[in-house]
Amino acid sequence: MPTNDAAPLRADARRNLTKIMSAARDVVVEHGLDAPMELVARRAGVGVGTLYRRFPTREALLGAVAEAYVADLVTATRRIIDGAADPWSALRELVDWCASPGQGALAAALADLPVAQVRALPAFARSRQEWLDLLDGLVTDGQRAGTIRADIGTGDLVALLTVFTCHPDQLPRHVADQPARYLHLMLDALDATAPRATPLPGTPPS
Amino acid sequence: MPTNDAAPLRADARRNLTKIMSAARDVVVEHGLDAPMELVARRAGVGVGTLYRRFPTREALLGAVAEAYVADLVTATRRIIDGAADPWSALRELVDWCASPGQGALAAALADLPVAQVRALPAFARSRQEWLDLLDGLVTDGQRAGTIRADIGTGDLVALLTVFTCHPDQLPRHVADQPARYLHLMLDALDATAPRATPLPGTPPS
DNA sequence: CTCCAAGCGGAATGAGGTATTCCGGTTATC
DNA sequence: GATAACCGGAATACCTCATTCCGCTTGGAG
Repeated sequence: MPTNDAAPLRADARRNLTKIMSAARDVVVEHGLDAPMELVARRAGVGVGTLYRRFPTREALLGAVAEAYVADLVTATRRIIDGAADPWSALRELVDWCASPGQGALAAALADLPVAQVRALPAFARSRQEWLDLLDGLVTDGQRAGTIRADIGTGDLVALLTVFTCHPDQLPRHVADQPARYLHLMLDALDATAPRATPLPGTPPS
Repeated sequence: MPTNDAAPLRADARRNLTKIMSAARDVVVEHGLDAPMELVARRAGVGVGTLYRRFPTREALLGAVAEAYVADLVTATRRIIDGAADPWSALRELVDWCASPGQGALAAALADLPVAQVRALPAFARSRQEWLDLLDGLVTDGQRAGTIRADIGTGDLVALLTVFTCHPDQLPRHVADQPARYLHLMLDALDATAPRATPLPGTPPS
């Protein structure tokens, strides 16, 4: 977000700033972090010049979007966890939220993909860690309660959310069309109450 | 594959052609269909000029790679299915094969992603259909035998294989590092003998 | 109502990246 | 030993963006 040291923005400028942030968010969720600036501009219904009057560079815009996005993610996740009866329902609700249209676990991608410039932003890093901690609590609680299988970790959850919800236009059509279907398949796989013929190979990350 | 109407290739040229095809395959599996030609050349240890003496355009090379790849995939899949005691072991072995290094279910990607030029190649289309038919038989048999859950389809299988094994460098690190881990998680989700609290949302594609 | 700084759209610029071509030097094969 | 095939890789031609620039608009203070 641009610093607001100086004079307040004119009404139309403030309006455009909102449109830009929201367009940028959508575009990034859909096309990934290297979507062209012009796509954002068109989506926001403004000229590229307008983008650059508010954000000096592409990275600045991405950074602002990322910060706002993770902050939202933390809020939503906390609300879900607090409102749920138990860890398993919380997990299910979280998954549904991530699968809802326009949501996309972008933060998950940001958490894993190499975008040094963004990850280095203090506000982003703080929120991101907060989110990971929330998930960590959720997974641990579920495992203690015996509803989430013991041999997976938070990193697995993040990886799965990322894989099924990020950048729909680079995913197989089926997955992009019904992320919820695949996320629920994943839920079935995480269910501790199912019998397992063989142990999971590899090690839980994070 | 270049037509061999004309004179046979010189020995060194034939050698290079092999290196090119294999390099191209690896590069495409790793970096996706839009990997630069020069990457292929370097990997093959030849100059770009050599690529172009054999393949008139990038598409021609990709087409040749795709045809060869799906053909291999069909062979491997058929071998696995024929050799396995039952559909479920076949599925497990197939998954392990796809997870093995350098394998990557490229064909799955090709099956789903829009690469018209390649999909239109008759030999490719034929092999691809053959592969889908094999999988279809596998899934159906498994479902009849009660080992593969009934509410998923071949398209789901293809989508999952694609998602976890294609283009490692665009995947979350954890997934790229241990595709087998995530594919086995998927196997657990496909297991018909596990109890399911809620039905899977959406519809099985294909 | 007037004025003008703050805004705006979008064409123009420039850098970076990659498919394809070209050519002087090699090397199988006869 | 001759020569048609081959090679490597520099040079060329495009194309895709990020970013800049500038003439036109407009919110809103006076």
